[in-house]
Amino acid sequence: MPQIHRERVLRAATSSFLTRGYRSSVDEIARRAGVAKQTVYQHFPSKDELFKEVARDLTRRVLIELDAGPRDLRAGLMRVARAYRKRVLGAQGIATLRTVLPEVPRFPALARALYAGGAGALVSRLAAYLSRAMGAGKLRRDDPELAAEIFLGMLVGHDRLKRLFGVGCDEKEARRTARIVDCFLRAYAP
Amino acid sequence: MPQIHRERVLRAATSSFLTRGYRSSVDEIARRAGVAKQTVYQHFPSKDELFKEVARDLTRRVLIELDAGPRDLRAGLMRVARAYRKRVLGAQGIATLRTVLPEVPRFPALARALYAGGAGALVSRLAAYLSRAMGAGKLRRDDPELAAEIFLGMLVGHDRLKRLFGVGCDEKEARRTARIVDCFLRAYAP
DNA sequence: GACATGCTAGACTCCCCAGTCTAGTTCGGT
DNA sequence: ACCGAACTAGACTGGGGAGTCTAGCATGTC
Repeated sequence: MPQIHRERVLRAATSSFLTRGYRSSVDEIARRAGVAKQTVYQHFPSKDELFKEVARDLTRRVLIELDAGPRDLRAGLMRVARAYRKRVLGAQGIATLRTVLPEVPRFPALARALYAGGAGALVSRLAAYLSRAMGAGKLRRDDPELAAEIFLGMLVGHDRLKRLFGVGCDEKEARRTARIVDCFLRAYAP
Repeated sequence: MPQIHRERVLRAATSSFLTRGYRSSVDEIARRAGVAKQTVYQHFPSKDELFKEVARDLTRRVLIELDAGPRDLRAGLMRVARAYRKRVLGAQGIATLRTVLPEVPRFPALARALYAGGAGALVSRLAAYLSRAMGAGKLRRDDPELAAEIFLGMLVGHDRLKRLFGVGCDEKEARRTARIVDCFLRAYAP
């Protein structure tokens, strides 16, 4: 009999951690998974390890396909912008931060790995993309890494803060995204 | 005999919540304050209320004086930028977010108030400041509120994310601030 | 001196939870 | 038919924490 229930437990744990943070009890996770508590411990040695596994899954989800973008720079950036905003500002992206951040001091090495595998990796790819655009004369030449971080910062920085505090955003999403991308393009016009 | 120990409790609770989050026990707070547990409950009806009080104090600290800035726009923005980065990216600013954010779902009304009294108020003031600069022809005319949010976003957005995950920033602070401010000025040049 | 108030030490109740243990069930492989 | 692996329900242990209670101490006021 193969290990059938690992996935069920992981899914239940994810949803539970996302709504109640590390507070979620193992009993509750087992109940949500429709599984005995003992089964949870058959697959994961401790609550901490289960949590880490969930956190790894969650932070990987902000990564975005970036290759084979359209020729047009603005169209390419718009595609990234829409995708990143959707992932990061969506209910799950916000809940992920609320869940993971308070545990950072307890798992410093894991936290650095989470950043590197998620947002950090995106910065690297985006920097490479911007660097090519700079080489092609479509953008002013400057540190591409900084440009990437500035772009992502203006794209979601303040909206993320608002949503983390439970404050909604009124403006229409599509329009806002476009205005920010145009703002970036003006700042880095050749 | 006046209520001497309220402040001691508040300070101890602040430092305790900042390091261990809501996990901190009332016993520990009392111990840190050098005070009996009962004294804590004489001043605050419950741990939740004590926590709320601490959260209110903490989030007020991101507000920045903005009036009577220098005539020169760039100098004025640099002043805001330095002050905001220092508050938001400093160890205490980061710890504040790690402490407060996970509790947002439990205290939604409080959370909105915290945002409004801290970062939200700053956005309003900054928008007014930028609006004046637009009127004086020093900046391109555009929605000042959006401009303020974009400015703050590019200023701290990605660096805050990094620090929240415990990832340090290598570049020299002063230089980075200046580059971001210049980037904003280019984007909003008349 | 009498009294109220702010405080102290520490015990105590009640509840929750991580992790373990027991005893039994289901099911696939051989 | 039998074994072993995955699973179940539920009891149990040990620890910790919120909030209460008691008994007493210190100090300022009348």
